[in-house]
Amino acid sequence: MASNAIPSETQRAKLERKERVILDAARAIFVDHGFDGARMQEIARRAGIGEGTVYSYYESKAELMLAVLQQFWDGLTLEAEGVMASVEATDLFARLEALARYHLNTVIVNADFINLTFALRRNNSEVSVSRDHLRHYVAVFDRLFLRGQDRGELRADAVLWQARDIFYGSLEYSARSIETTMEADRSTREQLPVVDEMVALFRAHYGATGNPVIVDEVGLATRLDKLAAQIDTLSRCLPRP
Amino acid sequence: MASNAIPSETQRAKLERKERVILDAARAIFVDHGFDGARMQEIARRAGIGEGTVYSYYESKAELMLAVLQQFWDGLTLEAEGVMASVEATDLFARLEALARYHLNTVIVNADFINLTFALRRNNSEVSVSRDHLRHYVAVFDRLFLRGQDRGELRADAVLWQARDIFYGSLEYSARSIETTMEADRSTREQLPVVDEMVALFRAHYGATGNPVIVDEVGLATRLDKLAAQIDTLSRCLPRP
Amino acid sequence: MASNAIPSETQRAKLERKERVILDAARAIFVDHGFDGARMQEIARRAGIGEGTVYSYYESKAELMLAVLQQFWDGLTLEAEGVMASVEATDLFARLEALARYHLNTVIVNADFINLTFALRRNNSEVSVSRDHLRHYVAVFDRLFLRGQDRGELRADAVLWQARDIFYGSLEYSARSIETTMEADRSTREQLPVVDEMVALFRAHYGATGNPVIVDEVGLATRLDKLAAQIDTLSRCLPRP
Amino acid sequence: MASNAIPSETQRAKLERKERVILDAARAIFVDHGFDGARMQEIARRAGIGEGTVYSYYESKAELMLAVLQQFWDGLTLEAEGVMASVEATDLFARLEALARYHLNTVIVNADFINLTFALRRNNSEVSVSRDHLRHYVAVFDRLFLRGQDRGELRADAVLWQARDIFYGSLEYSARSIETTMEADRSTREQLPVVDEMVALFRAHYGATGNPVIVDEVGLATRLDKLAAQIDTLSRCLPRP
DNA sequence: CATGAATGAGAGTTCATTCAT
DNA sequence: AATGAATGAACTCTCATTCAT
Repeated sequence: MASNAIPSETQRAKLERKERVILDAARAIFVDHGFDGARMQEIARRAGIGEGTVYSYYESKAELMLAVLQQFWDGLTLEAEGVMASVEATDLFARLEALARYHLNTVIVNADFINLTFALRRNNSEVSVSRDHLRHYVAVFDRLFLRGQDRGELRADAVLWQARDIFYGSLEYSARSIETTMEADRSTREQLPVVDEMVALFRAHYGATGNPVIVDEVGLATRLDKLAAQIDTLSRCLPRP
Repeated sequence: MASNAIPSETQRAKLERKERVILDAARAIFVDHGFDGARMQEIARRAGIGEGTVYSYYESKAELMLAVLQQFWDGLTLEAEGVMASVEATDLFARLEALARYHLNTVIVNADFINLTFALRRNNSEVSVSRDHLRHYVAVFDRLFLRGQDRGELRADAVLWQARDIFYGSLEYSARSIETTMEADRSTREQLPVVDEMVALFRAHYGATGNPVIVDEVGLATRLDKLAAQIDTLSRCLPRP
Repeated sequence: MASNAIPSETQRAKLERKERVILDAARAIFVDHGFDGARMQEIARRAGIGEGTVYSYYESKAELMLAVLQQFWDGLTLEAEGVMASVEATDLFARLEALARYHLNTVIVNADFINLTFALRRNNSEVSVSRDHLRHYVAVFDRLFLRGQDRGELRADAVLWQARDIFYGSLEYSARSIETTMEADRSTREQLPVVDEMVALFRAHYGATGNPVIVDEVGLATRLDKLAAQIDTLSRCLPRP
Repeated sequence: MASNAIPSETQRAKLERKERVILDAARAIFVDHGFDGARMQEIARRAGIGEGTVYSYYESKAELMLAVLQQFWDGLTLEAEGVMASVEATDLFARLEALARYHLNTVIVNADFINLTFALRRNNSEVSVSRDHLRHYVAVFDRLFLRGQDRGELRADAVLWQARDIFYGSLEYSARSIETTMEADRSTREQLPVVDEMVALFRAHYGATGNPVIVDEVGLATRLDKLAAQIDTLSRCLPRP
């Protein structure tokens, strides 16, 4: 029994480790060469195993790709949730900023892979479950947003998917731009302001206090008027030269 | 000579026509099957010419793809500029809305092809000039934006590339979402509001009257209050007339 | 037109010639190594063409095999019919002998290929139309047999398929035996007697004149005995001289 | 020692049992998929053992196939001899009929496997000992035939191998035809008459009474002579005209 | 110039066999 | 002794590219 139980544990660990090794290798090669461009032989070589061995873990190249995608997006979702959990502040916008920062960084780092995901032909019936992965991932944002509305931190009439499109869309596009720019001139722009801008935009546009501009504009105007009146008074008190 | 010159014109026209036919065929096949999935034979058949003939116009599959991309993005840019030219209103936001509407529609219709563009591996040294095409295309937005700043319609301190990322990013992401959603439930959401929201957001956030208030709002109020206090103090110290 | 017609003729001839070359090469390799054992590469090499070229003539290995089978059995049938046509004698048994001799020789020469035909797995849904080929081929015998019955050369109550089984079965089995024996000791037996035996057997067993003897033998004897008895009786009735 | 001897017996029995299990599994898989189509893994799975274990009993797939063939043909031979032993009648033709019936049935039931035997390429030096198996098997017929000649039941001048070819050849061919026919139209023909026909043919053609024509010809001639003598006597008794 | 038959390198995948456990 | 994960050579088939016509 012991001679059976311990090895089985060891073996299972081994298999799982090897599975991870294969997935890592596959991901690297897929990212480097795309789905069609990737050669199973190279994946196997990178994983340090024989060609045939890959096929005892994954029935085909397409299925391997699927597993890689699964792992990637699941990992992303988990990490994003982890980020949310680790933010101490309960303030919605602070949490939003954390999510944006995490997402932007992720998208920059994994740009190739994300492109790869979307490149998988919808027509290519073999590999295309990506939509589900994506849905899971963006659900992190959705929950944050909806809770924000529940708590009255966000306008009740804000439309979830519009906000979501703006949030992820802007960040992804930025990531692409940043990547492109960095290659040419790394110093030209920083990524940080993008997130700040994003959060500011959300605060201004979707924040419950509403379009703060209008409200405070009045306040400022009032104060300025008051100040002007004071100065006017003051100036009248001064001795004329 | 004349017997040579006239035919040569005809021939040139012929060549150009055939070139267009090839490009159209190629684009259709590339969109349907992706770069690797497309077969030169099918492209040739669709263009109604022999396989070898394609190679007398384009040296390789990669170069053909490049030409297709070129044509596509150039066409897009031209169309976008045409849209701009046809908008009678000089109002920035009206023009922005027209551009957004055109872009969203374009992105939805050509989703496959746009994905294809980004899917072309940067590493795959063969095909990857897409960045330039993209730059050209977004320049339409850039010009609109800069002119808006010149005219004072937009905040002078607005950052071009941030606005651009938000503009195109949101729209592209929306397009993707819309496409996904439409497949499942076409009635759930409409695409039009997306553009409206986008323009509203721009007007509020980047409009000339708008923005500085938000960022410095608190600081300014504080400073103004402080200033008012100083003046108050000062006024009290002054001898009454 | 001429520039089109003549080349097309040449081309067609070329294609047909190449097709024959491929079939011949394929047959040789299939016979040598069996269906699974045959390598397309070797077939191509033997045909003196590139690997890919084979696939522009036959969609797959299975289809190539099918074509080889088709050609083989069709050729056999044609040859057998040719043999029948060339026999001047109208005598059934002379014709039968010619067919038997042709068949035996064919079966010996093509033993490998015939085995190959029957070896194609019925389960292997890909290649297995052999039954039809076979039916066509044995129809030559069937026609001969039926005409023999029509002409009264063969017993009217002889069963076609029994005769056919005996005819082809014996010859095939003999061929196999002969082949086996020849390898070990070529001189031990001759193939000629087999055919003679076969024909003798048919003449005796199925021949119209042959058979009644056996069947009516008893009847004749009975009648003769009866006749003898009658004469005996008669003789006793006669007055002695 | 005792503790060693008894288990060793058990172990030997175990080994032999496992060997049988492997052979049975192998035969089933070989019949179902052919030699090349059979996978060692499936054979092992069907035998309920590990893949590697098969190789501790048989060095290679080819050798396993050989063993299966051996077992099959030996079994066939044994069964055929059993059938011969169980026939109470000492009459040659009754025994022949039993053998024919057994053989026909066997050939029908094991058609796939018999085809498989002949399909093993002679060139494929690995597996091809089938000839010996066959020789052993047909020896049952040979013994029967020779004893028949010894006893005077068969013509002394009949040629063994000719008779053998006719016997087995016809039956095998019939089996194939029956199989083919049955698939299409089971009712069209019965298998039983084949054996009857076979035996009748042997009795007529090879039976010692012989070429009945000749023998009875004598009988008839004798009777006719006798009759002639009687008539002659009679005629002499008649009054001369 | 246009053609499309020919090419062959290279792809994914299989499976008999081995060997560490 | 038994296992089955690992191996990699070898298979069939594809398709971008060439070139004789």
